[in-house]
Amino acid sequence: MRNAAVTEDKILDLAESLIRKNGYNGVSFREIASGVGVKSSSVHYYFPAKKDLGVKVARRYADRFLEKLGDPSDAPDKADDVLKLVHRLFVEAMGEDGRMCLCGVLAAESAGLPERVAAEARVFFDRTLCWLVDALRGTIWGAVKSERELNAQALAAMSQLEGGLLMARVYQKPALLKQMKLQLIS
Amino acid sequence: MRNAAVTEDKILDLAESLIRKNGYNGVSFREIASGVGVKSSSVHYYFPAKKDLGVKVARRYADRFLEKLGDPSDAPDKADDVLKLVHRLFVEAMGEDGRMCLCGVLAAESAGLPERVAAEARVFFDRTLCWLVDALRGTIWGAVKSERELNAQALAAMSQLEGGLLMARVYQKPALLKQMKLQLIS
DNA sequence: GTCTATAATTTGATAGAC
DNA sequence: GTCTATCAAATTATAGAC
Repeated sequence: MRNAAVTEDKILDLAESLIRKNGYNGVSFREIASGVGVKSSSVHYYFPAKKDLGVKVARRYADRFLEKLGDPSDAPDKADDVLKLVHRLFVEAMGEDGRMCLCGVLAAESAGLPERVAAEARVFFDRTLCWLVDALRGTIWGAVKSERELNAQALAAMSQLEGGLLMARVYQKPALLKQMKLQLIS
Repeated sequence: MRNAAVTEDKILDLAESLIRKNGYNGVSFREIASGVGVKSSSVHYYFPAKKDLGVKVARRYADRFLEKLGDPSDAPDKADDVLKLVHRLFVEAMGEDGRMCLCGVLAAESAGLPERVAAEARVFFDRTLCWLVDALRGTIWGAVKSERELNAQALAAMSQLEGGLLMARVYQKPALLKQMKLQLIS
């Protein structure tokens, strides 16, 4: 039982890492199995089909990210600090090696993905955008803004962060995202 | 000779479309051949290896995009209008069906791509960022800014646009990018 | 739970006829 | 230039022994 959980977690960890590096279609069960130290049939034992693995990896990623964000009601009072908080989390998620956001990669491939996997990526953005809107609404800046403006700000920030990851990745310079300035929409 | 050119162009067109939809690893020679109405060996006739096709598709995409941008010295005088110009081009490139920027997809997958293909995606960003910096430098806003600030502005705009494409794509709502506001860094 | 073995399909790529 | 034929390798996935 304990070993089972360990193997399953190892699979999820490596799958996430590889998908973030090569994309969903750039990863195979054999590659994952080999890295974990088992055979590919063992991966199928935990995840019957590849899409099952994809769904679980994405959901786990989103859960972890949202947990780190915490409760939106605990977010900073100043909108700038809310943006900084999310910015910092994206930088952390990127790591020193400039890995993409898992759901950013999936979003890029989404038209060619199994429906359930693409849906899971969408859920990540739904949840994160929702958190951002809630957090911004609670700030001094956001208190006087319409829902429409809050949504626009959240979307602009998310876009810039995901795009920043893309740039940092293509240039292999994590600093590009780190130094990027997030700004409130006037 | 004429037919040859036509077939080659058809291959490039469809390859670009499919890569933008499914990613580099989500496209096969057979799929391309089938769509064009030839056999996969004919695709190999024009492009010996897949990476040759990838390189050519990316280079053609970048050339076309830069040509549409025109000469940076012909860009608008106002920085806001420069941003609007690039924004409009990204919206056009996206199309009504919310396709990704080709080089945005390649950037997302880049760590798992043949080196030359990844390099070509980098060149697209190099050229576009360079154009943006040049165009901004020529504006009233940019005339008093440092190179560092011009670079930061160009990078922020590109990030937001690429990220905006990602969001528009995952939600299948091109309007998300269309309505997004690009702003000058204060 | 993990393995061996294998099926069924797909993929990138080549040889050679026309 | 395009085709048929084919290859070697890889891929997702399953059956069944241990």
